[in-house]
Amino acid sequence: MAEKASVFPFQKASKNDPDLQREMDSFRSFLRSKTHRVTRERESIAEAVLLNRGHFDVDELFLALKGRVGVSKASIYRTIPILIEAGILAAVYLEDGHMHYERVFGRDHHSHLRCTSCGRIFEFSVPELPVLEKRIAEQQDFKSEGHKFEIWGLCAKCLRSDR
Amino acid sequence: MAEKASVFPFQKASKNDPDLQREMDSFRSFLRSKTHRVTRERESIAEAVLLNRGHFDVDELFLALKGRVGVSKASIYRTIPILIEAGILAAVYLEDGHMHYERVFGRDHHSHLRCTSCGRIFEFSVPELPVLEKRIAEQQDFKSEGHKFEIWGLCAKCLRSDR
DNA sequence: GTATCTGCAAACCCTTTGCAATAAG
DNA sequence: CTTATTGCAAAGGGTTTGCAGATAC
Repeated sequence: MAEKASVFPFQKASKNDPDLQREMDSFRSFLRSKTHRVTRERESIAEAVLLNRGHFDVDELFLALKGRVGVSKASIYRTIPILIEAGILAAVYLEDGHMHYERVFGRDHHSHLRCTSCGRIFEFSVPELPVLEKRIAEQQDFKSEGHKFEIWGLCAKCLRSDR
Repeated sequence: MAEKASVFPFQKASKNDPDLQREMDSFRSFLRSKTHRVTRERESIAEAVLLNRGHFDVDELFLALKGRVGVSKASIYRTIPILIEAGILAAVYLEDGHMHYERVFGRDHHSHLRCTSCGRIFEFSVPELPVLEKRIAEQQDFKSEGHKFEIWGLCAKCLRSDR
């Protein structure tokens, strides 16, 4: 169980996509605004992340970049906090011992369903959760900054094949 | 930030507590039922865990045991899965890179508030969550096995001292 | 030109494991 | 006695870091 889902989350590329161009420009502006340098490596990493539509870990990002430009893992690890600060990337804490990430799309907060058999992640959003977060924080005299809701179990596919 | 909370979660001991004795006995029975041996080390670890009222990690457990009997970390790591199997201990996945554990008290499911400044964990339970879990799983054609809800932010104490 | 960034390899931290000595049954 | 368990120290993964050379500005 828990072998990596075969669907590779990095797309081959539509580098001419105007949306991508716009987001890359905004990332470059972000870098300049922080007096960070706009390097080939940072651009490659950002592009790979922006073209991504799923969840991934550092290894997968590294492999995806290998085919493109070639960026060391050290640079990936050093760039990730910048991408998070830039609002492009979010850390996803899954219960398997190492970090996962996902591209941030707009402001929508979503939660995850994790299949304990194939490891795939599905997303959903529940409008009640932010409300719940606020209510509980108030009750407990806490200033909340965020929440996480995860459900694990068996996805439809694994349910069928598991017996 | 994130220095360890000073409240040490292991109590000095009330080894004569009849509840503790009963739970230790049941742990010993569990060991025998699995043809595992009842060793001094396993008893020490189980006792420390049973006397615990909060969340802890392996290091904290190791330090707590140092003063008592002295058990190697290897043995702690090897005993933890047994304690989990025995239903005494549960793994808690916090977003700080390593494993935490908590003693299991009965069947009550609870969630965590985590202070991002001092690292302390507070508990709460919301009856809505299991309902939500079921509802979402149904909607997504998923067989749910469990959920996790965590809120992070600043606890009352850190809110006051942080400014 | 100069300071930042990169790749490499070593260091780190938490966790797991091989092995010889020890102890439970 | 026999086999599981222990402690130690070494090995393993994922992540971070020091440093010399490369590169953005």
